[in-house]
Amino acid sequence: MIKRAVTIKDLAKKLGVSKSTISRALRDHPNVKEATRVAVQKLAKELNYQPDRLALGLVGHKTYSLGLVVPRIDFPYFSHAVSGAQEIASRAGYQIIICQSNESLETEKAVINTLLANRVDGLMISISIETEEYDHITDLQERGIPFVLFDRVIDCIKAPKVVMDNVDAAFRLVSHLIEQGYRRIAHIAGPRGLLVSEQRIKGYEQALRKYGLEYNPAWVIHSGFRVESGEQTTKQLLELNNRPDAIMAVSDSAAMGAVLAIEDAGLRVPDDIAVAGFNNENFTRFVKPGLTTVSLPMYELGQQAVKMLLRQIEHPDGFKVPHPLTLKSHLIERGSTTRR
Amino acid sequence: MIKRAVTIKDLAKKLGVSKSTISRALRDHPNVKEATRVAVQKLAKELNYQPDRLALGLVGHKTYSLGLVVPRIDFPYFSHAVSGAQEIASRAGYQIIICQSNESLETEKAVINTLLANRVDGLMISISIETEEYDHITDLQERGIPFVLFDRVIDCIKAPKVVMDNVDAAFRLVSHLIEQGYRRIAHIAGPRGLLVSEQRIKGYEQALRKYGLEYNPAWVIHSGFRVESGEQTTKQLLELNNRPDAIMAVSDSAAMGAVLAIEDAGLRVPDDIAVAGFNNENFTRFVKPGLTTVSLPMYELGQQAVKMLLRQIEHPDGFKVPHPLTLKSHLIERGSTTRR
DNA sequence: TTTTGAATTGGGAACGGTTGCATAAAAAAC
DNA sequence: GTTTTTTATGCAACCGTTCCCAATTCAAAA
Repeated sequence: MIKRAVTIKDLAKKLGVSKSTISRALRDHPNVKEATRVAVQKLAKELNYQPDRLALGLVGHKTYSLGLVVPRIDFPYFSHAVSGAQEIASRAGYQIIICQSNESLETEKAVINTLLANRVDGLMISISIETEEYDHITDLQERGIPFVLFDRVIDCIKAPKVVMDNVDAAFRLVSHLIEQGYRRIAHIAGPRGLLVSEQRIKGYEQALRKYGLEYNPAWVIHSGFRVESGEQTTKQLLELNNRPDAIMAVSDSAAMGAVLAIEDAGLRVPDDIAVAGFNNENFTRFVKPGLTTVSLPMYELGQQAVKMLLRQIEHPDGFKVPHPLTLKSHLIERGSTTRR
Repeated sequence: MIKRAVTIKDLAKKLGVSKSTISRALRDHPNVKEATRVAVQKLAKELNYQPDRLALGLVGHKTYSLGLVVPRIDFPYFSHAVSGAQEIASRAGYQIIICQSNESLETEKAVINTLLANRVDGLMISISIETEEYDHITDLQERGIPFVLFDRVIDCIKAPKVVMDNVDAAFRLVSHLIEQGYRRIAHIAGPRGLLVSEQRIKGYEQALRKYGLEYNPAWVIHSGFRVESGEQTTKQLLELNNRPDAIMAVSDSAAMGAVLAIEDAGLRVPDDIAVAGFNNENFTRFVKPGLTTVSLPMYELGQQAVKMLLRQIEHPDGFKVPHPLTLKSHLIERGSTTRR
């Protein structure tokens, strides 16, 4: 059925030499006669010979492929990282096998196993929300498998990591709100247990402390990244006797949910309540008022993760776990937090 | 360095039997003693044995991996398709290797070659904008390699395809505009040469014809999918003496660009000019007025593409190229096209 | 006991490459 | 014209599997 791809054997038969000679001629080994080499390479080109990467991997113990695990690729947040990773990888002659954990620990473990069975040269992992025990990750360390954690990382294990400056980003965002005159600042936080959530809460606290404002636990509510989460949580906040006058949401979508809930309650953004989010999603510049947000360089994060992984793969001897690489985010001030 | 993964040989040595026996025991071949089978499977589980997929692929001529080529994965449009494809594939025991052509024909050819060198069992391809000659695709056919074209397909070659009902979607969208009382309808079309662009223009024409409106070539301008494209093209349209009173853009982003340009010119949507787009991107429901759009089931499109490919791979005998599968889109009417 | 057949198991080729080592051929040195 | 060296090639093993075929075991039948 399938016209079998041309192999080294076919070339050998056609030229009447052994497959070793072909192999050597193709890789420019010094011990082949000029004439032979030229003939082989010409024929190879003619027949469109491509070495079989399976065979190559089997014998060479290297597949030039990297495994990438993200919760979902259809979150723009991650798809940018994936895209950045791909760029660097393919430029370095590696390809990437992308898997989704679907935010499930079970699936995360499964896809990591599949990737290893495919003999990837290394792994890049952004853990799922469910991932609260890390045996499958520490396993990798014990087995000496090169890997990098990125964005959604695990705080308590020492491993190569590339992350966002979440603490700092939240700190700057809250500082901005305070400087705009807002004092009763609430936070729609991310899911409980996720490091990102904790870090943004930490930055939020630090900013309050710096400006001498008190931390009100009732104003920090763990929720989710989605519009609905933001909408619902905001409704709760609006019912407090001591209503906040600003909301920092863990994502732009949640922030958008907050805006919808606020307007639904007959209040106005930013006059009654300011709103800000994270990610600089495309809609933030289209809505009115424009949504203040933090731009996170996810594309670059993907790129850096691959670079860190390749360093590990290509110089395994003497590789030392580097300090986590923290990428700087960028505050984008828009109308939703600007007192008129 | 890397603690070598446990192989069938290791199991054989440990149990004092031959590797053939191990292999058979693991795949529940009838010709193994119950006791042996149990012992082997127990040990395999203990040592966390995973068959090496490279070796499997090499001998079995089947890798259970599919190649997927899209212009970009960080376009939400495609990332949903990719996600849908992944779901079905992994449910069927296949994995997907995703590559981006970056809208370059050169790269498209290159990644297809890489995927073949990796011995994928089949390919799913959404062609790049640049792809105007199809030798690399017809090659696949000649070599008997299973593949499916999806979304961005090639009209003139007979191959398995999964597509959107672009003609019909545009037809319904324009009909809707006409029914809302708009008569001078312009179209910010997609890049020239792309089938999607042609199809949407066709649907646009059909709707005009049905309602007895004349087709004005000056109102159909080839442009791009991005906000800037829409913005710039709209500026051109606004300068015409015979200004349109409605704009159908090829994408929501371009539509958003149109809205920005219109408002920038001191005009109002939808009173002066109506605007509609395609894709049902998240911001369309957040902006004011809400943007009328067409929801395209890209997730399902990815799913169907895999299903069609797997049918081909798993029953190669007697496989006949099916009619292109056309998925139904769904019109979402919002404020941007509703005369008040 | 033998014979016989079925149930198990082992050996080895194959998949498509790479590579060390032996060998043949050609060139250089004597 | 030998011997030695260099250069070019082939052979065979290996990577981790599967699978065909031959060999062994074992119990039941003769």
